[in-house]
Amino acid sequence: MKDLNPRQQEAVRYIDGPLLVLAGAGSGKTSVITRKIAHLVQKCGIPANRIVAVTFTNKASREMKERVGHLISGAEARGLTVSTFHNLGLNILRKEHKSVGLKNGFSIFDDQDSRSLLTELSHKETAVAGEDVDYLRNKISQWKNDLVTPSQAQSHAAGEEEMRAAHVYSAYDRCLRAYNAVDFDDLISLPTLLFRDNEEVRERWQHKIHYLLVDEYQDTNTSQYLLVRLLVGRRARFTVVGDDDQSIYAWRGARPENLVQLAEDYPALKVVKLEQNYRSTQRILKAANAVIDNNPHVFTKQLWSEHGFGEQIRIIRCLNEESEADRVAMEIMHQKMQKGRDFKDFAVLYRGNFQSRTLEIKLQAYQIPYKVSGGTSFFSRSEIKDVMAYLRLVINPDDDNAFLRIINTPRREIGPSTLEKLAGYAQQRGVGLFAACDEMGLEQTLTGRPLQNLQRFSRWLAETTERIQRTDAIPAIQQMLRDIDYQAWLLEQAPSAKAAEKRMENVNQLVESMERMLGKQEEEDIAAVIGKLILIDLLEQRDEEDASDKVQLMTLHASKGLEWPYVFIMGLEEELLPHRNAIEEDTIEEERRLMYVGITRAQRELTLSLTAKRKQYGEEFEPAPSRFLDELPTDDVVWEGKGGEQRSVEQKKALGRAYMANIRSLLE
DNA sequence: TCCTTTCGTATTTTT
DNA sequence: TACGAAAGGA
Repeated sequence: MKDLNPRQQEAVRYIDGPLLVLAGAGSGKTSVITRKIAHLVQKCGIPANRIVAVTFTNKASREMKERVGHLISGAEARGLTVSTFHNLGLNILRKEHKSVGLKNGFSIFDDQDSRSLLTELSHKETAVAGEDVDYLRNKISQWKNDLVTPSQAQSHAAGEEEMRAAHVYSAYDRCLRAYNAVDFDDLISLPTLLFRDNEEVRERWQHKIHYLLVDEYQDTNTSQYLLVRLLVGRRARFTVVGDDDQSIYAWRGARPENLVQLAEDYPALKVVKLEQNYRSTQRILKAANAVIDNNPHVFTKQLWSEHGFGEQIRIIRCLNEESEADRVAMEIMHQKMQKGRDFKDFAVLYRGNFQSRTLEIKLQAYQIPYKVSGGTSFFSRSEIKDVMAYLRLVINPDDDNAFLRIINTPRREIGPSTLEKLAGYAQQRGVGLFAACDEMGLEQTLTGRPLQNLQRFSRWLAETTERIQRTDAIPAIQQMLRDIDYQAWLLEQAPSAKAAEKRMENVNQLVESMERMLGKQEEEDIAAVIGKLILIDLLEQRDEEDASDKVQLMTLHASKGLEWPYVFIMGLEEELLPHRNAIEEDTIEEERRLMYVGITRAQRELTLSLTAKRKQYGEEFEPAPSRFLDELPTDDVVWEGKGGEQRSVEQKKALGRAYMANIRSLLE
């Protein structure tokens, strides 16, 4: 406790009622949560298996587990739940699946699966061809987050577009249930609805959980908010930690006003503010405070720091996006050489992923090692999706989505017309596609080669399923991969032999991960392992192991929760930051919070850059400087470059020297 | 069935 | 500019 400040101690000690911790950026909120867990176990005598801590990301939950592990012994921590909202929802559904009409082994549709199902449905259900799938996906997600049922959506739909979406929503949900599947949103909304409507189940869970902690509370959506309320019940023993100024996911359904709502729903709510920042210089905090002051506030916060005042914030004007990237790359190289800074102490943040491209080219030119976060995740790789689809079908024979993905992967000479006939028959019989292959009646619809191919496949899959479930799962899965000769398929599909090898490696890694998870006692069941796998991104873990000396590149969104000594933010221009759509839709406040998040990532130095000209969609235009630059305190910023300035001779020489020095150091 | 052409569109994305 | 989807042709 000694190393906590008085406010933090108060937040840890207060356990008599509901508590809201308003934790400013860098104020040690994770410490408070982890200490509190230790305090609850060691000082308050609450058994660890009665404590639940909820986060939004796998990464945050891993970090929390690790830090709790340093504070209390393994024995004390036994049964402690630290998980993401979605994982918690999955665990609830797995135990209560019967009450929500799901069968054991239900599948989880990820975003891609949902989209492909919606694409199909929008063609079938609506007269308008090519209904905007993005729109549908968002709309349906919104409805689910707000706990709006398909029929409610239909009766409240405003306008024709929404009516159509409501129609697709209804068909989409019916499909999911027929496939014995849920989507990501269902992992939260189904348990919430279950608790809301089923007293027995609700009370059982309320009884189980003695204390609940929620991280990043400003990111909760309506359904998550209600889930928390239903889990804590009337005893209301919980701590939520959040910062309304760091709410940057409203566009995904997050409701930062849940922070305010909490005070209304729990009149006894105690509020503790953490305003001391342990991360940044005073100057950086002053700038951050100044920017965020332009937003209206329900809770006011003033971050302060005991660190020195620090360097001025630099704003660099560049000619165009290429010179901007070049300048940032050179700056990093220069500082590395001149001041002996490590590459890993730098981060470059930007609004949109596309901005990384120009920068990457320059970083490569200077041979600066870097790591781009974001991009395609492990589970969106086609080879992983394929193998997962096989496994999903093994666990859940009703998963038609998985069936369709793999029926011709690798090729089995089963084309669209055959599948259409099969689907028609399956629908008429009210069974899944896989089950339909086996029925005698199918011979009325299909004959000859197509029928034989289907039956051969279904027989093989039935045997494989049997092997995986009855015998040792891992060897059976490996056998399955050999049966379909997946390696050969990859060689045929991948652009090069090397790429194919890489993909096979990914597949092997997937199998290894399953083996490891099966080894842990908690998840003996292969079905449980496969379900859980979808929620975890294996790449993330791989990244963390690779803690080498690299400059970090990522979007402002992805930077939340992280920190670096030296931070660059690129593209401080109107229409980019704030983004054009945000200006149009008048969500400037969220953009400002994004800027605030970016500024508060920096520990020591902050450099902002903008361009005079930017090429976008092949056309050049002249962006205006971001309004957020005007909101910075003038005394604390220093402007460099006049907007149209070419690189000076001096800079070019310095650059050449730095480049040579780097080559030399690489050769050593 | 597969490959090419053409057209339209273009944030952020914890799970 | 650059990518994916849809349409058209071999």
